Amino acid sequence: MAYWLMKSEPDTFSISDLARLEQAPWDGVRNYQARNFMREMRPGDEFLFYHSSCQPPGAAGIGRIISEPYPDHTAIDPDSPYHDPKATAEKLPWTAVDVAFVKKFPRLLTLSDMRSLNGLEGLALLQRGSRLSVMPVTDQQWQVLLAVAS
DNA sequence: GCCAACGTTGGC
DNA sequence: GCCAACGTTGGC
Repeated sequence: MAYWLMKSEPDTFSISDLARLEQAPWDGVRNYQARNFMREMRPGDEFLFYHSSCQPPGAAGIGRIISEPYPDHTAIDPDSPYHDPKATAEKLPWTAVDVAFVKKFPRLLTLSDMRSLNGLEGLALLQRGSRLSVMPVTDQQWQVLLAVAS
């Protein structure tokens, strides 16, 4: 079983939204590196649900991958905010997975908190200039994060 | 295939 | 609102 971190702007989709829905598609990823990580996801994998572009940014809880990766059809929906005019049903380069709610942390594990922890040096989130929205988390990094967040 | 210009991300 | 960093686009 693998671990991941995925970013979402809470104004658009937050950990509380996932808690209410219980499960939801994670779609709209339009970056090839992030997409490639999504294609490695398998049911049972868990991810940190990270709130970005908010004050303060940080990890809000945990979700679980509950499907195999599948084509992200929002890319060919002209009414979707994630519509990709270059994508077609025959050539659909983007990938989605279904996710389920696992838990919301008692308090946000902020980006600032994470920067102060030992053992997270390799985490892409903390790399200077990194904008990756889907990234792997190692077992060791997961243990460090969960020890503080739970 | 290079690279300048542009658009986006996302913390601050 | 600013801006650094990065990815993408498009002219050549």
